[in-house]
Amino acid sequence: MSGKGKSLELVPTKERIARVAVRLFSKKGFKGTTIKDIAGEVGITEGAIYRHFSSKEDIIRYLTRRITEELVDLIRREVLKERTFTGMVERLVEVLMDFAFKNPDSFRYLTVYHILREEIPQEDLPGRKILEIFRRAYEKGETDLLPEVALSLVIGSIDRLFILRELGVSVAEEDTLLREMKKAILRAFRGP
Amino acid sequence: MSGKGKSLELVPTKERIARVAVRLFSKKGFKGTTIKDIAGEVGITEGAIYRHFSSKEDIIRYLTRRITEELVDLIRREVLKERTFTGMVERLVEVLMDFAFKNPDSFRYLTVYHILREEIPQEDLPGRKILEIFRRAYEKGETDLLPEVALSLVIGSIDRLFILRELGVSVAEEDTLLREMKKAILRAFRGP
Amino acid sequence: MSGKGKSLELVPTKERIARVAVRLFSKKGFKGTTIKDIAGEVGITEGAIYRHFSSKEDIIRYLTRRITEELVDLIRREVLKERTFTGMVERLVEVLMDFAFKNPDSFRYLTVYHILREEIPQEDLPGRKILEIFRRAYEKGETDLLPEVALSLVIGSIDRLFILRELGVSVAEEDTLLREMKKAILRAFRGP
Amino acid sequence: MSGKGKSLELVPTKERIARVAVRLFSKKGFKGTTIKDIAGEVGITEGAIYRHFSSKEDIIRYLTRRITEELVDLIRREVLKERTFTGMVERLVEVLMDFAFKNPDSFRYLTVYHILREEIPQEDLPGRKILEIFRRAYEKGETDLLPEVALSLVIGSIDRLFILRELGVSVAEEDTLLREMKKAILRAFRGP
DNA sequence: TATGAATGAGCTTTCATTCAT
DNA sequence: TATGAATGAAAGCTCATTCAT
Repeated sequence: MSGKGKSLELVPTKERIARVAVRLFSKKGFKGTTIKDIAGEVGITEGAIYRHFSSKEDIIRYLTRRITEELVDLIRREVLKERTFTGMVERLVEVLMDFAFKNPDSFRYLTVYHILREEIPQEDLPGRKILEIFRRAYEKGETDLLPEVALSLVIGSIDRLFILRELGVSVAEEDTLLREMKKAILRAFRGP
Repeated sequence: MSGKGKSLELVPTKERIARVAVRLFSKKGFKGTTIKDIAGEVGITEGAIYRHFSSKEDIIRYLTRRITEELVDLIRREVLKERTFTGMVERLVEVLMDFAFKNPDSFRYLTVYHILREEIPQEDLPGRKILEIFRRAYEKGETDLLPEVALSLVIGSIDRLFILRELGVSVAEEDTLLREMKKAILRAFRGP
Repeated sequence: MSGKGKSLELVPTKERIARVAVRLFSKKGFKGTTIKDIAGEVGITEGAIYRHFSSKEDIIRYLTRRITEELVDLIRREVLKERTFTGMVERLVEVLMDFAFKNPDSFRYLTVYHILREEIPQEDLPGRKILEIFRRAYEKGETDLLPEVALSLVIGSIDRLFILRELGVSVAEEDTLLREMKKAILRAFRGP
Repeated sequence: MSGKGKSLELVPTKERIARVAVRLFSKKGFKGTTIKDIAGEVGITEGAIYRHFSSKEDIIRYLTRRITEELVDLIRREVLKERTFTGMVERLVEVLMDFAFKNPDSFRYLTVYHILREEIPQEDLPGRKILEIFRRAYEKGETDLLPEVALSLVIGSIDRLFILRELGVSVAEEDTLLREMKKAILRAFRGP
């Protein structure tokens, strides 16, 4: 009855709502996405949403926590284990881009969240975690890039690349993009 | 009442609406900003807005065209005149960051527009202009960075830096940020 | 709660909206009737209207089609089956006046629609159907009245009689009015 | 400088407003016509209207009184002087149709006024005057048509004919229409 | 007289949320 | 769990009217 990924109908409704919501929020913003929009794409009625989430705000909180945790976990598991700083940067780009290729909506969601939300609990967001990495490296003299510049460089570049990709501006293969982005970013981190 | 003075009261209402609108749109998004919000901050009633703009959509069109033209003009005048590719990249970062320091709302507005708008007449946006620069350089062998990666690197990094700045994550001086960002980006463009 | 009874509460909301709307539109015009007016008389809130009709325009379209179809059907079934032209005119007056006595609001609605709407899909309106009857009779020599004069005579007279009735100018019994109107109109159609 | 009807610019603004207003009111109704509509077609701004009329209501009152007086005067001068009842009916049709041919907007205006206005000072309207004629004739036995039926027949038929004419349904010449309408109506009044 | 900016009330419509079924 | 009708607040927009110039 369960197995791995049977038919779409077996995905629980709450999960289907979450998937649709993250896509719509990431494309149209929070106010730009209505409960009706979400319900419509899920294939249920508006009222049904409230069986799974107590409010629109609740959906946003749920998604933000979930995406953040997933990404922070990834960084913790995949990036922090690296020995060298260069290794960490390389792995960071790989992890972020891999995440973005697999979950473009979730990746975009975080950007939209950063830009549009007025009150952001910064400590919990992935950016904070990454900033810490760069801060420590900066203090230890492993890089001469200002931590916030380093963070902007990595997150901003990748983020924008995926926007361009969705706009159809970039049509390159996934592995090409990964290789090229890694090349550019690693050079920026390399000393003068 | 006071000749050709430049006191704040003499700024025409349409311009005051535009300034408030660009700030609010860039912070709360298009749907997240109401006509009432705008009117309230300008100090007029909602109805008065409609003497100057025919609709909310009209305000958005006006702002987009205006900001785009200003930035495209700047790039045309300041960046394209450079002789070397490195000179162009350097000047590009300077021009963009200078624009962003002076017009943070307008700069953010463009990002928000990119992310939230569904139908974008891409040709007209500044990014398009910059992409062309990178494309030509790539074809001439002046850089080995994929054009879309180069564009993402420059625009994305700067864009994100200003988001971090507004979130209070970065508190460095303007000229420090400019110098550091230029350093990082120029390195990325330098050959291997 | 009470089986298939026909108590007023069991009339579906959409139908209740339609009935109120046809009355208000026919008395105060389209712009003169507000959604709030309609909702208020139905006993629901303005927003509830939009669960049943997508817009005010949608209500107007719905009513126009419905009333038109009913009247055209009536004419088709009751008038066209008559053998003689005189019989058709007589039956036409009966059918129209009977319809107007029973559905004064619907009858008035059509008049208001004729007068106030700018773009009318004429083919669909009952008048068109009647005009055809008169045209054919005119061509066959069954009457010497110009088709448009004949149509004006029948529709215009009846229409105006009902306006006078609602203004309180005419207080005669229904069957008196029917008899007298029939007498007048039939004479007009009779040869010289 | 004055003479009889020089250039259009010499028509006083108040008169130009009145002419535009009667046309718009007669086509779009009272609520459906805005001060801006009127001002726009006159070629002045909204504020300027208020130099000539104290309110929209004032324009309506002015037009109603003016059109009514003109028509009542016409009836008094042209119809009541006839010796025979048949002569009066004939002259009435002539006068009404001539008025409608020359002032289609004013003629329509009265219809719209009858239908849409909630409070009508009936005594003053032309219909009242005509009804009196038919009442007296009915009492004297000069016609066997019920006064309200007679009134509906004359006013309603002519009214509708002009609506059809504006809708493009009738394309006959003016004198043809007059002759045919007179023929039809006179027959209706003729005894059995 | 006329303009044009502004007001304030009211319009149509949207939308998050509730609730009886 | 889900539906669908309804609410009520707020959105975008319109419009008669006012007023300084």
